[in-house]
Amino acid sequence: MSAPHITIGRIGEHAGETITLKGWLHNRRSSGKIHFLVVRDGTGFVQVVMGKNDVGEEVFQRADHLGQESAVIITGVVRADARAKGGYEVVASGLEVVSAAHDYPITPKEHGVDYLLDRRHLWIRAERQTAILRVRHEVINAVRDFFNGQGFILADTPIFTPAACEGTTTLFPVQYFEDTTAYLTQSGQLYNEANAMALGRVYCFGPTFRAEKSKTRRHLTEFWMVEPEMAYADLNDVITLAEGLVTSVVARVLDRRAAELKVLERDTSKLEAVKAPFARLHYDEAAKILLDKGLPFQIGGDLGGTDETVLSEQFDGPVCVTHYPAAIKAFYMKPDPQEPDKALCVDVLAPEGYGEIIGGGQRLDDLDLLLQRIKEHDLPQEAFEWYLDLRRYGTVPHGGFGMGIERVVAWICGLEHVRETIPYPRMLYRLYP
RNA sequence: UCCUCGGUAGCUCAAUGGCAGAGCAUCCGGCUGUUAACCGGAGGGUUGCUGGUUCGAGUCCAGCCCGAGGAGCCA
Repeated sequence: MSAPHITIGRIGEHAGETITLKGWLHNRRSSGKIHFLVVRDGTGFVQVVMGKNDVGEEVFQRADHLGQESAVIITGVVRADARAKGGYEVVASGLEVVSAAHDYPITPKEHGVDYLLDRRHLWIRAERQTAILRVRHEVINAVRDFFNGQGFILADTPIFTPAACEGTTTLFPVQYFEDTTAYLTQSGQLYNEANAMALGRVYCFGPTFRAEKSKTRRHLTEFWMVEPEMAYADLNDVITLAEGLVTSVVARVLDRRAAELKVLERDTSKLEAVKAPFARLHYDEAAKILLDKGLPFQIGGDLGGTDETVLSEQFDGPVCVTHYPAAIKAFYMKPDPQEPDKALCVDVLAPEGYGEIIGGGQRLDDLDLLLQRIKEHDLPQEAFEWYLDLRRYGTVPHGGFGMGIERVVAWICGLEHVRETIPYPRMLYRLYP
């Protein structure tokens, strides 16, 4: 067992060599005097061929009774073989059983969603799940590299917050020592604005919490959001930044995670079509399209899930919907001077019916108007004094957006539900494992 | 919170109101190129819970519990 340890992900670099694999038994087939052991090690899956004559009676018998997910160390020769799934297989000469497993609950056949989610800590070992989680990793790194490359400073915002940032959405309260209630953040937005006034261009990237009783394929109660914010920026700058981010992330995953997308059977032609600039739709234009299609859309209202799907189907790539009615948007959105009943905001809708992945816009930078909005929204002014200071001391046009990582990953991977895009999804009725 | 669908073997699912079934998994046996391998055999059941109708309920009725999809809201 002195052969060098290699990972399955790089097995192609070792054709003809005697190597060691450290992993787990994923599946086993047998044909009397030859076993086919599918082994995984976290970097990939490979078939190990074990002939009775090559390893001897004792090892051969032991392999015949190994349960799924037994931890094994295999020694053997890497061989290119057209019959192997990844192009390579390992001809075994040795087997060490590190830990024998029995009755692994997730068998190679079908399982229901509830059953799998109850065993999420094991489900993540599946080939599909590891592919998704690698794509998530790539998306997150692509996001960070994009902002870092554009001169943005990572400035994290608090997760314990004293009050609602937007005042509308439901928050998770937590007891903060004896007599104070704190809330888990639902957005780093307001702090981001302060950070932008200090550092120019900033972003925060962390978990966010929403106590909405939403029960759909696009919702988690705990999800990760990246939020950039720029000083001296208008709506156009915000849209350009969003386009740059989305195209850069998609291109990066296509470039570096082709193998994972193949496992997921993703139609990559749809992703290759994602190029800037994106189509732009004024809210009024969007409303016209929906009404022309005969949808029961209320002018002045927000877009529903079906509305978003219909709109995104009109275009190949993502769509930017701008100028929503100010009345249905958050208090910090800046009204358009050209049409004061509309906000300088943008929602980016992903293609193929994946819906909103980005929401943002230009912020209200006028002190008096902001005070008025806080009153209109029935928010306690004293809680926002620090935020109002940003308008008292050197206020400038500024803006930014938030992008939900899980929705982006679900879209890029072509998934039915966001619950598979994070190792341990938190949902309305799921807090375990 | 509302609407729709569902809950039967470890898993995925069948079963006109009339003997509780199959495939996979497990165990035993067979097979030197299998790809969710295949072939033969065995074990495995409080049909989500409570009550009702009936000679007889997995099946019909009522209430409850749990889950899924969707709506609203949002990223």
